[in-house]
Amino acid sequence: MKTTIKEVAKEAGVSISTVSRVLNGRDRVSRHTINRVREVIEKLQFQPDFVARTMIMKRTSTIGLIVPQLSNEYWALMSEVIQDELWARGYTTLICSTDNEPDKENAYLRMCSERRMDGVIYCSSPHYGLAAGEQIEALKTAGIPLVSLDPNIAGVSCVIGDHLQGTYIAVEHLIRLGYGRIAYIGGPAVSIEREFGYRKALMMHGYTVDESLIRVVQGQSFADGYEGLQSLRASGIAFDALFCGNDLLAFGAIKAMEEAGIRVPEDVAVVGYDDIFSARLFKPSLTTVRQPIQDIGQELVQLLLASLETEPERRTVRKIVIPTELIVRESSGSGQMKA
Amino acid sequence: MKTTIKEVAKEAGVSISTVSRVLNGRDRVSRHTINRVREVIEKLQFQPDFVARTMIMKRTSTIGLIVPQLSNEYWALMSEVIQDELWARGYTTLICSTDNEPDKENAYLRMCSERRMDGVIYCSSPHYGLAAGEQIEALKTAGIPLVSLDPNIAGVSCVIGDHLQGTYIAVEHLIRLGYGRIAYIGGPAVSIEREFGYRKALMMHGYTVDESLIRVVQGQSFADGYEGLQSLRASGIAFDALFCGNDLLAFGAIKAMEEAGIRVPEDVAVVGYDDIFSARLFKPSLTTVRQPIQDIGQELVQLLLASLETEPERRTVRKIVIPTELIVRESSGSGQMKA
DNA sequence: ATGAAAGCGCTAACAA
DNA sequence: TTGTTAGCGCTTTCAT
Repeated sequence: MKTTIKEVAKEAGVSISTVSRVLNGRDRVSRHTINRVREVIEKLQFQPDFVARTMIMKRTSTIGLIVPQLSNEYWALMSEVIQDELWARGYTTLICSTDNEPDKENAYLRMCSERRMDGVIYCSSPHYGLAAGEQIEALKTAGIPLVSLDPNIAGVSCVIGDHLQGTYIAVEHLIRLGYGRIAYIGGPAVSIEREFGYRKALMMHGYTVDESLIRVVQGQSFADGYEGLQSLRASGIAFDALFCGNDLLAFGAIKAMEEAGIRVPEDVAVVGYDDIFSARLFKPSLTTVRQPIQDIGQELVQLLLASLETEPERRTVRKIVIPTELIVRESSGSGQMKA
Repeated sequence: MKTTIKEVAKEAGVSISTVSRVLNGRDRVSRHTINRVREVIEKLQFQPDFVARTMIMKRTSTIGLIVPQLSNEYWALMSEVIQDELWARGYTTLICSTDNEPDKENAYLRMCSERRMDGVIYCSSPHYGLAAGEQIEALKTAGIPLVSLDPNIAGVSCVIGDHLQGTYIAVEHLIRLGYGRIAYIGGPAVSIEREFGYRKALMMHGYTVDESLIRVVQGQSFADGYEGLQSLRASGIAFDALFCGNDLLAFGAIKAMEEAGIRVPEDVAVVGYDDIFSARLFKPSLTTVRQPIQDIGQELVQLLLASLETEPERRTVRKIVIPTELIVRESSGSGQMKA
């Protein structure tokens, strides 16, 4: 049986309220009593019951974190950063990996309100966000503060990577190197903004966007990249550079080129997005756009905690955009002089 | 303000116990009452307070999971598998990434007992386990069931990959391909058993173990592998194959060889361990030993839940060893005929 | 500075 | 089948 505050009180010869007071340290207790109680606590190995405490205090000191997939390096890192940050500020993080299943996401979101999370950080991708709309509303109704990585949820503060700018600098990098026929392979959802960045870069540099160089594929995986490139090749269109919506897509595309005898970067320069761990190891090492996960995570936490410490009526909705960084490696080549 | 069971009771014109009964569904309630209460619950959007319920039931339906580093692909996957498995069985997983810091590990372990986790799955590496000994004991004293990936905790059931066998088959693979001078680079802790597997394979095949071919490095990282190989080269010793305690070490070693003009696998065949995601992408793609994370995770969960459902006195300590699998790719070459 | 007592929202005997 | 009551382990007025 666990030791309770009652036993401590009896053993120390004081009332439970006194024990509670030394536990919480806000009310004043005589030095002498404090010491005596502390001793007993030590001796009895007493640990206050967090659950009971929670019930009264009406706060769990726990934040729910919803991510699409823990086995995805990006989300794993994000989770770690957020957990560390929250831990440092006295919160426990309940990490929930939805595996991109809307049902699971709903269930987890629901759990967050049942279990009285103090707040929720929602990092699921917009693509799947639709199904969660109801639960998100439920959280809001329950008065649970929420921040998100998805800018498309009304009335919810968010922190986002600047995908448009990220893609812009990536494509601009290719343009500066002298490549003129830059193809694009991207997935759905968030990648939309990356496509815009691609278009913007071309336009700002006086190029016309050739729609036949653009491939919007089904998913975000290696296989999708492979297919995207097949499709590009099948159309017979010529290109000397390629921007991919993420690193995995880039790996897949490079694989397809390799099989077709196209050399990277000699024949086609490639740039990815995300800077996943393998990007450095891959051969050729991948030029890519790095998202400052650390910064994003910290901002999310700050935003949420700020919300927690503000009365509901005075809370404001913020949208914070974090700049990205281009990491130049081998795959984008050393440039190419136009004939 | 959250709706409580009281308001539901009043609105439905029944007592709170009746509401509780329809909520839990074990006592029998008349069809009619059930419907009426359900309606009110629906109408009031009532969600029973998990915390209050927990307090009485003395179970949180939550399992603590301690992993060394979420940003490590291996642990991320393991966490995901375990969380899925537990979720499917009605438990929530509280994932805690200790970042290999003993203090943090202790704090998390402590939290697990404060927060009354129903059980704990301990996946921290033995190397850091020492510091946690006290908290582990505390958990045991508190009667919180515990399972582990580490076979070295007395009185705790564990599930482990068969490192000895894994390394054995890896090295045997190299021997069968005709390599005679097989070097070893491995990290500390768990890798000890891998070293044993290496020795065993050599011995079983009639080779003498040449100690000068063995390098036990500081850590498990890319840099450590790089250094390990430098050290091997510095000693001037000849080798035609190399086994590395994990894939990252292998990548590092290959990098070092590459810089030294040693070709893999033509000059030196390499085998890694873990089959991390990049192993496939790396060039040359890495022959490696795959740990069946899925199986390990599921066994851990089963072991723990079995423990939960058994009265403390009747619990048994089990050690489950999961076989590993060799994934042959390019880095081990196609064999080499001895002169 | 300390104690007594009233709950937090719910479940689980025990009655009726 | 349903209601009444007594807590779960703690914090927090309100007295003293």
